[in-house]
Amino acid sequence: MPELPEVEAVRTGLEHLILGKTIQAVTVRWPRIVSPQEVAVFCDALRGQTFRKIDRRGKYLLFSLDTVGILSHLRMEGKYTYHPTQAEPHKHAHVLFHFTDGSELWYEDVRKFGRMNCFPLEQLYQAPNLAKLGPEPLPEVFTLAEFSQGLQKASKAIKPLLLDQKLVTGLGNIYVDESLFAAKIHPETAANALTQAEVKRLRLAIIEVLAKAVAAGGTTIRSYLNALGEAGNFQQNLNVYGQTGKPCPRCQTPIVKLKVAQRGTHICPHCQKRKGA
DNA sequence: ATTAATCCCTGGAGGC
DNA sequence: TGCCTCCAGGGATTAA
Repeated sequence: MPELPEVEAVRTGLEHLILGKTIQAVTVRWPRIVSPQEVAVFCDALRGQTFRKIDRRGKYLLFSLDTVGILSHLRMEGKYTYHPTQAEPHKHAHVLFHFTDGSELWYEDVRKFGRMNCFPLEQLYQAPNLAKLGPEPLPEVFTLAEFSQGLQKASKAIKPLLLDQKLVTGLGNIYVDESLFAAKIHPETAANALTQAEVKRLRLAIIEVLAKAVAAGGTTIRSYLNALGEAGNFQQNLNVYGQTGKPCPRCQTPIVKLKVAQRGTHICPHCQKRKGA
């Protein structure tokens, strides 16, 4: 599942492939991908536009063209594939960008969870979905003071709180589990029950885990295998995610899988003790 | 107001 | 082999 590091890998991969390319036509084969926009509106807005810049905010991709912008979220299994010449679209290719030089960019998504919308260029960075996001997981903007304050105000479990992108953006199920393991915090701990020392550890863990994953080009598992940016090899550094039954790298206790807020969750039961027990 | 549950989707895995 | 059920899960939406 693309989280911040994977989206960043896709961004850099796309930069090399489509910057400077001009859209001749767009085909939308599954209308819900561009909802709530009308397919015709989406396609008409993009015709004749050239890709000029690709940014990332959290797990969103922001494409700047001449006068319009595209905001794209890959959700679970979305990916972009590049085709040097025209080809018969694959079963799960839902949006096709046909370029004037004959090449194509496809948006593929087996589960059809991803979304893509276009905006007037000057509104792209002010899109409503982006306004809800917390800071990027970087030390300069993801400050201890604000993080600590946000945690104090919430009584819900730390894991789902980190997944909702408001206190910090970019974490998904993999990196949340890895960060909580690194900080030795049980995922069901109430956010406002964390000690100041734990909050400090957690912030640094999030920053470090995501930075390392970005440097590794992301994690390559399951459906992400053939996505753009597939060179990722952070899976070699996973300590708990998908490691059920394997020994904890710190204490050798077998990693356990549980369910927290409807999400599969991996912990070391020795390193990540539940509070108040 | 915050928090929890539901929904969207498909393919792969496991049971029998 | 084939059919059934369950599972994976980000984030918008709805309910409590």
